Amino acid sequence: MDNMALPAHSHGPHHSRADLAAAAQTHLTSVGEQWTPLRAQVFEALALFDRPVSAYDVTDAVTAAAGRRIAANSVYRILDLFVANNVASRVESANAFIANVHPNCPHDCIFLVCDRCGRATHVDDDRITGEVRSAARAAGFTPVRPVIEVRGICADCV
Amino acid sequence: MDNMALPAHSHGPHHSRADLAAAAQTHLTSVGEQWTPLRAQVFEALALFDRPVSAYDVTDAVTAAAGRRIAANSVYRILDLFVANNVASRVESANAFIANVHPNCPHDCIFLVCDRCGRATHVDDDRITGEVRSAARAAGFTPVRPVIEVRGICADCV
DNA sequence: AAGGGGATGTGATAATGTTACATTGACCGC
DNA sequence: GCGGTCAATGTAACATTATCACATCCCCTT
Repeated sequence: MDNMALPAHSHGPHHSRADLAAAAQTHLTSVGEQWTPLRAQVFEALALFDRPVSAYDVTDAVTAAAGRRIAANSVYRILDLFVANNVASRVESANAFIANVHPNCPHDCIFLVCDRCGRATHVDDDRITGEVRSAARAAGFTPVRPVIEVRGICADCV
Repeated sequence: MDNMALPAHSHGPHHSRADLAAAAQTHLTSVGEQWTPLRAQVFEALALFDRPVSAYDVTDAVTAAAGRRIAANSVYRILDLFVANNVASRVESANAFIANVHPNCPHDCIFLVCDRCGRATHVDDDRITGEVRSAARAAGFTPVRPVIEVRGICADCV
């Protein structure tokens, strides 16, 4: 994700996989959440994938890394915590999760999900997401969480 | 859906629940698909709901209406056909389906999904969806199917 | 030591989605 | 009519995704 073509936006550094965990830890602890060994393992397992993965994929990876069985519901709890605190995202159209490349960034994310290779890239465009929120409000709707994803074919798979 | 506040767009009539099935039938047959008794029952069951419903909800409704057990996978097949032919939509963030109020309309849909009552309203805004597609292309991505949904609270539930 | 609270473990189960193959019925050429 | 073919549906099993209820553990405070 480090060297992918990024759209114009600048709201802070994106992180390499290596220091993503550190950034996530910093952010979680700064909002009063604990950074436990299991949470660290779940985050690292998630961040090792270069595409959105199911909670069960994460479960398997954590189980392998930990050398003991970790139950899916523990992983769900932790993934939900990550999503709630913006260090990971849920890709709704894939029932999958992905580590957030910039923890605590204030954007609504747009995910481009490749139907061929399964990888997802992440675009921030506040103008578009703002327009989506505005359109919702114009319809009398109070937006809370926009879900903006595009299924298609990525540049590598064309 | 008939009397909801609609954003500015005019691409043909929206349909009342009563004639939705007829419109769906017309459209499906016009593209060479059959309108079988089971497909009709699935569509009618789906259209009776005023919110996105799971395939299993539809299965139960069709089973009740038909007076015999209809298997979930038959319903999935038919719902997938409906979605592929644009007479129904899948609401990804809810793992649910909803009858399309305007069969064969060319728009990418924006769904506003209420977290309180579960109902969804449907907005068409080609400018916004076009911008989402453009943003994808600008990132080297070939968009096929934008998924644009907003979770939040509807006007009735505020 | 006792108790409280957050985090995790354990097991079961619910909800959603798919696969493989069998059967049915309509249509078509013979 | 007979047999072939194809789309639609039936049937059963199974896979994947998600949640629930309750037990345990550990740290912290009293």
